[in-house]
Amino acid sequence: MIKVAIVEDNNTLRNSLTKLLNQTEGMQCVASLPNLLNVVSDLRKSQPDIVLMDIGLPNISGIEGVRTVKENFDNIQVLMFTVFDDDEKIFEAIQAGACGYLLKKSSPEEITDAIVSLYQGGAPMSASIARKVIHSFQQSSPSGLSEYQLTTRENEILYSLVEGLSYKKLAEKYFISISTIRTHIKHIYEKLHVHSKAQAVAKALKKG
Amino acid sequence: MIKVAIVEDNNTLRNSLTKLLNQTEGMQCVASLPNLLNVVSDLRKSQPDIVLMDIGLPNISGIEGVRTVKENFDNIQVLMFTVFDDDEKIFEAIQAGACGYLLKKSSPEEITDAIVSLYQGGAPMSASIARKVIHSFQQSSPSGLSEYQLTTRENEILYSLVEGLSYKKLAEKYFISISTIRTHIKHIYEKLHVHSKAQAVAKALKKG
DNA sequence: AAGTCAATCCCATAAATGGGTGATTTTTAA
DNA sequence: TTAAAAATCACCCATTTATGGGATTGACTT
Repeated sequence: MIKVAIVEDNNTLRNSLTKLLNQTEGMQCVASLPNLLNVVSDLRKSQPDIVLMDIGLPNISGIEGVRTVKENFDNIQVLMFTVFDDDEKIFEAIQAGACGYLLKKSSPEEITDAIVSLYQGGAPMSASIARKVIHSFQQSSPSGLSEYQLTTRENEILYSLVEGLSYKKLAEKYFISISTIRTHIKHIYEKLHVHSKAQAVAKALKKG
Repeated sequence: MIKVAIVEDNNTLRNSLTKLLNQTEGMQCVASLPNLLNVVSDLRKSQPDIVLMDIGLPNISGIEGVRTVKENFDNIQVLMFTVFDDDEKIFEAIQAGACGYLLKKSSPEEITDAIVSLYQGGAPMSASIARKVIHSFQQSSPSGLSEYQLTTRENEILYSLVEGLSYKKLAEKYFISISTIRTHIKHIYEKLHVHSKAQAVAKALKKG
């Protein structure tokens, strides 16, 4: 039984959502709130698995709401509920801790599907949001490894060390002899000031 | 017209994919490669919009392939192509710059749909991968290493492995014999599904 | 033309590691 | 209170790694 809480200021919508959830098998609406005023104590009482949160709440926005929920409850997943496919807002909500979002124009089926998907570890969202998330996630630190001045070959090999390859596998991968692999790794160790594969891997991952 | 390049070692599959793409309206296969050997020059000639990349290529893996492509071509989007729904690998590929993935068992329609979706700015991927990306992006994945159920001792030792200590040093540090260290490490390997210190360190750092 | 550096290779040896099997004691959980 | 899990230790064997040395080729710089 998936326990869901709703935070939505529009009374009509909130009520029909509550009905929908309670009529759906395996689902139960354990709280139905018009705003975030007492959200922490309300959720503490009702102990939902999932909160369906309107993103455009008056006064305190749903994005703040996500933050509040996530700070106080580790195990509650938040699904944003919004009228517009507003990438910016949704993106912010996800940064704040939401795991997905749902358009208000969605059909009853889509709504319950999204809730189930979220409950099962998914992340219901549109393609464009997904791409946005992925991008901001990819553009990470400009390699702190470069300070060590590894050559191209050395960098390649260091990457592969992180993958856990042995000298033999490395040799096969790059079509060179184990001796050469050894030499390269010697140089890598010198440059990184380490003395084992494990240390090199650790340093490689901590930097770039 | 969406120009697609394919990198796939299985000849049969590669050929039928090529056919599929060429038979699909608005799509064209401009390169069909069995490996990554000359991928940079090949792609420079064919100038695809999208690369469909097998994740499990022999020798140089598709994950490296993504890195290579992304380093050399800003505007090419990479779609991973994989047999298994292997979260770890796919996640790595996305970190490396892929924008989505596709299962090999997908229907022709699903394949072309995913390509179109990618071309239009989407990010075709499964719910569980999406969630994983979101989590690592929220930088607060509470799960992390704990999913492996390491004991207190095993966790201590794993931390020290990351520091680069040898078995001998570990034994001295914890006032126990090297044999015991070995045993603990064996258990750690079993639980993490790895077979070397380097792999364990990599996994430890990638998770918690 | 001389020098540097990356990349390639080889030899040899000692230490460290990974895999397997088996055992005892203490702690924890059912 | 019994069973399971954790922590401890030992032995064997094959492979891998680390470390030391030395060497050649080609590309690029000066």
